[in-house]
Amino acid sequence: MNKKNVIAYCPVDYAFKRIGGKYKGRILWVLRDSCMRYGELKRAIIGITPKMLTQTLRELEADELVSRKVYLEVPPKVEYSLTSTGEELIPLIKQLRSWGEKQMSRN
Amino acid sequence: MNKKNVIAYCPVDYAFKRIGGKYKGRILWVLRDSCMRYGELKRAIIGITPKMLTQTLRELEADELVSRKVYLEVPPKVEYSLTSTGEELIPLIKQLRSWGEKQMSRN
DNA sequence: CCGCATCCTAAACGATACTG
DNA sequence: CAGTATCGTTTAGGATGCGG
Repeated sequence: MNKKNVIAYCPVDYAFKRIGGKYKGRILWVLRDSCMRYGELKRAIIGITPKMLTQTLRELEADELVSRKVYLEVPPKVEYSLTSTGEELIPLIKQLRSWGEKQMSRN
Repeated sequence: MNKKNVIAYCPVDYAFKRIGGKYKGRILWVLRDSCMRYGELKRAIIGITPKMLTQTLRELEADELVSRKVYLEVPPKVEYSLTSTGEELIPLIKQLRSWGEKQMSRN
């Protein structure tokens, strides 16, 4: 657990710190029903730079929402998947999506 | 609707843009079952400065999650309450809170 | 293939003082 | 009471190039 937790006195804030940020929601969502390799994620999350992808994945990993499995092969292979804690968020993200979709179509 | 919507191609991002930020979740939450005056909100959201409170309320208002009612009295009185769209978010925030609480007690 | 290092910009947030 | 105004700090995010 990182430093942010210490000051996250409020559960709402705590949750937002963990799944907020520009790409975390999208990454968790695309990982919802299968693991993915780094390159697959890079293609799936349109517009993300390698730096941000790595950085975001590291944060998700530190928060134990995503796990990282390295295969010692050449060429390298790394797979990312949701942890059980991460999976608990999927229904929640699903609802967020529904709400978002509904709002977006209000025009 | 503001400019952010245009680039929010993804519903997850769209939702996060609307309820993310340091205080939005907390403000929506404290407004869940009654309207509140500016000063009440200021006391309820510990640590917020008047600048951030006003700024955040204006954004929530622009996104039609909160409505602002001004009473033309002396001294001034302004009441904030959830709109129906804002109310739709409450069950979602409730779940976020539950998840957050559960995670926070994992230590 | 899967990153890391460096530098940089922009946006969010904060401190403080003041006002109709 | 319910805000504004100004300025400063901090952090998130982006561009680009290199490396095992």
